[in-house]
Amino acid sequence: MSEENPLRDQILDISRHMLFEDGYQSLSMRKIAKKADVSATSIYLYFENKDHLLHTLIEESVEDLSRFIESNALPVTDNIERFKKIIQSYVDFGLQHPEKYEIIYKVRPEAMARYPKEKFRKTRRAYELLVKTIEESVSAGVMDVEKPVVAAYSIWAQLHGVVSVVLNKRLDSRIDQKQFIEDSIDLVVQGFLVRTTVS
Amino acid sequence: MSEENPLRDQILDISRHMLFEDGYQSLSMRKIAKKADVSATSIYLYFENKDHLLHTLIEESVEDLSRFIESNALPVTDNIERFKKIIQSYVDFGLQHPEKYEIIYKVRPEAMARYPKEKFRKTRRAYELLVKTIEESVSAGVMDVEKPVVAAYSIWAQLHGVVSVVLNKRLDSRIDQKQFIEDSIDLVVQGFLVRTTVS
DNA sequence: TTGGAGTAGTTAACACCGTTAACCAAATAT
DNA sequence: ATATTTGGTTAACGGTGTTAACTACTCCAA
Repeated sequence: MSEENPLRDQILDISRHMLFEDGYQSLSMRKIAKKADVSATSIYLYFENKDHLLHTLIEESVEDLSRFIESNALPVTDNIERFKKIIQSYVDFGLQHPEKYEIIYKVRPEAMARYPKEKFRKTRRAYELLVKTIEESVSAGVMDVEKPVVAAYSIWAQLHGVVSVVLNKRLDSRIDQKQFIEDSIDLVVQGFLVRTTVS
Repeated sequence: MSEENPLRDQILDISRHMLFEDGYQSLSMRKIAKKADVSATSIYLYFENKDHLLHTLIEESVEDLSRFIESNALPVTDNIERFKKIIQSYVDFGLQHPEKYEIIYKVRPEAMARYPKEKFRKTRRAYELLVKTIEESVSAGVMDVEKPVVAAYSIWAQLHGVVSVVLNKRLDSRIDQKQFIEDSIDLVVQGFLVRTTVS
C-alpha cells in the first residue's frame, strides 16, 4: 500500500491533517503543496487528481478501521462476546482516531460518488465480520435475527450516529458524554441480546 | 418562508434539481444562473452567498420532512402507534422525495459546518416529537427506555442508514428492496417494543 | 568518459470558480 | 417632474484543478 516515497506520504499526512482542521471545502491542491514546500503540480506525480488523493485517504482510513476491529474481535471466540467487541471497537476507533474516522464520512457526498464501487465493497471487511458473527450466532441458536445483512447495516448506521454526534460536539448539554456512549452501545447491543434464546 | 418572488423560487428549484442530478461539487453559481437565464450576480440579490443558498435549501427540506411526519403522526393518539407512524413516515418521505431528502444529508460536511446551530435545533421538530413520544410511552409505562433523547437520536441515525442505502442503490443484489425496508423498520420498532411491559 | 534515458521536480497557461464593485434602466413615490 | 427604490447588468479580483512543456539530476551502457 505505502509506495515507499517520502513526499507521497507527506502529502497524505498534510492532506489528512488539513482536512480535519479546515474541512473539505477549503482543502486545495495548492495549499497542500505550499505546506509541503513543493509546487502544486508535484502532487500529480503521485496522485492522478484530487479525487484520487481523497480516495487514497479514505481507503487508508477504512483499512485502519478494519484492522483495528479485526485485531480486537477476531481473537474472541464466543459469538456474543465478539458481537459486543466489534461494536465497542468501532466506537473506540472513532473516538481515538477522529482524524481518520471523520475522513471516511466527511469526504463522502461529492468525492464518494466517484469512489469505485468495487473498492467500496472490498474495504468493508469489518462489516463482513459483523455479518458473519451474527450469522454464526443465529446458526448456533443464540440470536434470533431474520436478515443478518440488514441488521449489520443498521447497526453500522446507528453506531455512526453515536460516534458522529460526539465528534461534532452536537451532544445536548444536558447529556454526559461518557454516559451517552455507554448507553448507546448498550441500546444497540441489548436490542439484539433481548432476542437471545435462554438456554 | 417563500418571499413571494418568482426568480428566487426558480433559483431554488434549479439548485435543488442540479444538486440532485450532479451532486454538490459540480454545482456552481454560474451554472445555476445560466440555467435561469440570468447573470451570475443576480443570485446575490436573493441569497447572501452560496452557503446561504444551500442553507435555504436544507431548511426548506427539513421543514417539509417535519411537516410530513407531523401531519401523519400527530393525529395518532396511541403512543406506540404514533411511535411506529413517525418511523414509517420518515422512511416514506425519504423514498418519496429523494430530491429533498438527500439535500438534508448530501450537503452536510462542508456547508453544514457553517450552518447556524440555532437553526439546526429549531428545525428538528420531528426529532422532538419522537423524543416526546418515547417519553410519554415511558411515563405511561408501555416502554422501558432509559434515555429517550439518546434513543431517539439512535433511531434517527439508523433510519437514515436504511433510507440512504436504498437511495444510493448500494443495496446488495441478493436483497429485495421492499423487504429490506420492511425488515429494517421492523428491526427498529421491535428493538423497542420488546421492552414493552405486558399489561 | 560520454551520452542517452529515466526521475523528480519546475513554470506558464487554461478554463472555471465565488464574490465584489460599479453601473444602469425601468418602475414607483413624492 | 424629480428622486428613490428595484432588479438587474458588466468587469474585475483572487483563487481553483489540471495540462503541457520544460529543466535539472541521477544512473547506466558503449
